[in-house]
Amino acid sequence: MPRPVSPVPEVEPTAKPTKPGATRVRRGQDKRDLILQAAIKVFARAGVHGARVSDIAKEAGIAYGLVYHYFKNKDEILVTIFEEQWLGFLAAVRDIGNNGQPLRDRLVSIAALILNAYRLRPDWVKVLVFEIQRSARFAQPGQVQAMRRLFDEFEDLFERAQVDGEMRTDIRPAVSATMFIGALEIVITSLVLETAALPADETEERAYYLAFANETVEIFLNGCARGGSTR
Amino acid sequence: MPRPVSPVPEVEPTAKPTKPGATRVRRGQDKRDLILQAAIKVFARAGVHGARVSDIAKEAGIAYGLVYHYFKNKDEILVTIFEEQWLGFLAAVRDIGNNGQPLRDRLVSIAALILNAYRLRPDWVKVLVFEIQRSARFAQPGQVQAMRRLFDEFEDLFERAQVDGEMRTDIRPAVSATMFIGALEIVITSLVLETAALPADETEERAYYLAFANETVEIFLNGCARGGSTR
Amino acid sequence: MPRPVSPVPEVEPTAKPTKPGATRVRRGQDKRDLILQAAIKVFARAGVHGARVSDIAKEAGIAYGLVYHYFKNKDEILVTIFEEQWLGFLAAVRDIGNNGQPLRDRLVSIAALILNAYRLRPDWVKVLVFEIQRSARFAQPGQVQAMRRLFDEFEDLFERAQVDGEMRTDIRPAVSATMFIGALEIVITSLVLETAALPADETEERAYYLAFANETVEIFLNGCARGGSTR
Amino acid sequence: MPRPVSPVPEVEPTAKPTKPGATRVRRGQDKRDLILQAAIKVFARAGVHGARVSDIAKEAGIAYGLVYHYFKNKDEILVTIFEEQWLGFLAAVRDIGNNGQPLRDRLVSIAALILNAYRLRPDWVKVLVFEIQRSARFAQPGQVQAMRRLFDEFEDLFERAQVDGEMRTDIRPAVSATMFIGALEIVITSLVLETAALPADETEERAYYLAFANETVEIFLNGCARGGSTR
DNA sequence: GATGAATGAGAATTCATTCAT
DNA sequence: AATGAATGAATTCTCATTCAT
Repeated sequence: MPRPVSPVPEVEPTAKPTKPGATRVRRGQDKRDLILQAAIKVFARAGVHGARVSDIAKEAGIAYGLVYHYFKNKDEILVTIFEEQWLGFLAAVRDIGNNGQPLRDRLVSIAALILNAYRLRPDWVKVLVFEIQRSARFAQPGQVQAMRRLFDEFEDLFERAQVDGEMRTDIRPAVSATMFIGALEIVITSLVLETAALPADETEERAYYLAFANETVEIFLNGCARGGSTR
Repeated sequence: MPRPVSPVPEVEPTAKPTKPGATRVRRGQDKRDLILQAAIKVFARAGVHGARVSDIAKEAGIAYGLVYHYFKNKDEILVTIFEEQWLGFLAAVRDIGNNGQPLRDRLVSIAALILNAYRLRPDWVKVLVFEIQRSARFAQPGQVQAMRRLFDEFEDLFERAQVDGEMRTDIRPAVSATMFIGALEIVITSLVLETAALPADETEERAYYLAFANETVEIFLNGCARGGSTR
Repeated sequence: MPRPVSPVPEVEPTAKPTKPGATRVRRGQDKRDLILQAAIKVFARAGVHGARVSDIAKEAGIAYGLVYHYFKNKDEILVTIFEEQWLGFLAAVRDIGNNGQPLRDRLVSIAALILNAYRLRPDWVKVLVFEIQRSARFAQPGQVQAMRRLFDEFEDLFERAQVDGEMRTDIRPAVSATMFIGALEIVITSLVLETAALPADETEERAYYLAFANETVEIFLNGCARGGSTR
Repeated sequence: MPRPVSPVPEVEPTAKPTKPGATRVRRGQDKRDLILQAAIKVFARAGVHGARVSDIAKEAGIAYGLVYHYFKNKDEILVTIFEEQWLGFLAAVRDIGNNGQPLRDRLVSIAALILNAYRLRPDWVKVLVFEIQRSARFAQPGQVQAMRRLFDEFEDLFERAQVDGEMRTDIRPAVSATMFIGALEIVITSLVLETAALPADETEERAYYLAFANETVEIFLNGCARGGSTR
């Protein structure tokens, strides 16, 4: 039922994803996506709570009645964003985890994936991090823990890494998974909270994020204690 | 203005902090605290947004009009909780940071402080972690910097640790601070999300949390990579 | 303008009044009837107020835009049902009233007409009884007088019966008309309210309704007082 | 739980039922009644469906938020009217039914009770007759059939009358109860639908209604057939 | 201090109706 | 004829906040 959309393309999104050949495309589906994109933008700006349905509609340039044509209510918009975007994100993480490269490279790739996602679609990431993760809506069994699945992903990854001799076996995968996710999340959080400090130049920006990713993984793998980098 | 209350006593809170019959003074102050405690409970249960003023009043066992006698409005309750509790928490962190013990011990103490806080006052921690940070995004500059101050605390701590030769100097304190806070936060998050898994016995529980704290700090200091623990 | 349709055929409605393959003419007319039949079903189930245009369309198996092709608006559907069905019903009553049989027989026939209508097309009757009368209060004069016309019908009938010496002359026809209509209406109401009690077997069912009709007329003619039946 | 209020006093309601001595009475209860009275007026005028909560508030001269202070929603207002008024009415009917007078007198009293109710509080009666009786809200089991209870009342009454030899025993009480209620209801209905025809003078008015009540009971007891009145 | 009645701005949601295709 | 996307007026209901008692 969820229609996973490649959530974080490495390339900038093209102006119009419209498939050529369909001159104007089906009237409706476009509007549905329009609403989702607008919702992400508004949720990021004002929070789910602070976002009025009419704000979303205005952002999308449509009558707000139409929102209810496509979604049962405001909550369902959030759920849809989750289903179609977060699940896609999880899949991307899993792919990287299975790509056969050395552990460090995989972790840097994942960190870079997330940081790039933020660079290219900050609204999208803000909503995932701030709204979906914390929303009571997702803390309930059934929809169950958006986060839970990400934890599982990393637990698997780290269990395999232990077996492969790439990780210490005296630390439980559950703990290291927690640690790694926490590191990534807080990086995002700190980015969101002090956007001003970012480099203006795009090339610098990429470098900035990549450095951040590398450094984070380095701590995770080798620790901060004196001598850690010498190993 | 903030009246820091020792936020995380090492001892269990006594059943009733108000000795009946004793100092009958400051009755209003009692009600004020009653409201704050009730608010923490309700905020933890339903979120700040989902909490109605009347819910808080009902929880406190008072008429809701009285809430406005002590607080200008609902928001001020949250701000007050923040000011009186979070600042107290920051102070506790700073004290530990300055207690002259080896870095590892200090970090374990801080981690244990937080985990114990959660063990003893889960509502309190939930509100601080989930609500204050969330609201930070939309709050006025001033409150916004709730997290900022904690970052600063750790940056200071880690800068001194580098000077003292206890930490690698090739990792910016800003990054390691981010990393450490993130680790702690996510630990809390994961605790909140799977309360069921906790040991029932209290002695075991303490041990459980302490192990978690130790392991987290171990990763932070020595990393997860194979051989990390041998240093 | 109204196109009276024999509202209460004595025979069961054939499964499909539209012979497939036969006269393919007037397809639009078919849809129009489809909508009316669907509307009756939905109005009976949910009331005019509770019925959404889209419910009617769904019941009819068409797009709801099409409803507006055949009817100006929702209200016109109800008016149409009234005009085409109620007027037909009035005509049927008048026919029976003029069929030259003894008063008692005519009244029993009319009562049986109504009860049979309910037996064969309960939805139809529910809408006429509950919805048309209810809406009468708020409709424009013209429709308002739905009931008025039925009253007139019976007043005429009873005036003639007085002239013919079949009825007491010390009771105003207006009163006895009121009485008789009320009796019939409440019979329907009570049927609607306790459908469960009905006999399952169809032969028994007919008998049940006929008995009800006879008994009602008997009261109307001879009263409930002791000795009434001996006359 | 329902607080039966004498529903149909034989005397005109005094201007203010306020108990003397309580200079201004409890602030709240007055408003609650005010809302109920306003609701009856508005429901009678526009129907439950056509009545907006804001109309009721305006009619009562209060802020409409207050309506929700006393009632969960619009529907509950209707239910309350039913519980507090209809049940009182049922009790009044039962009292008359048990007053030991001859059957005819009791029936005339009941008919007069209803007709007087309409004379004195037409809005009240309109709501009971048109809205409560027909409302889907009351057709559901649980709240169950407002009407059902009235039927039961009359079935009891007529069964006893048969035992006492005041009624024919060859007509089932269920049928005669149906008949009598139907007669009364339709009388009300016809009154509501042609208010214009009423006598302007109050003395005449009383006589008019009394005559109507007598005539209706006469039909019910002795029938309309020729010779019925001579018995 | 304490109560809870009273207020009303604000937001969500519904659904009849229009209209482009 | 047929479809269902699009519109937005209309209404209900919520709840923070004020205020009379």
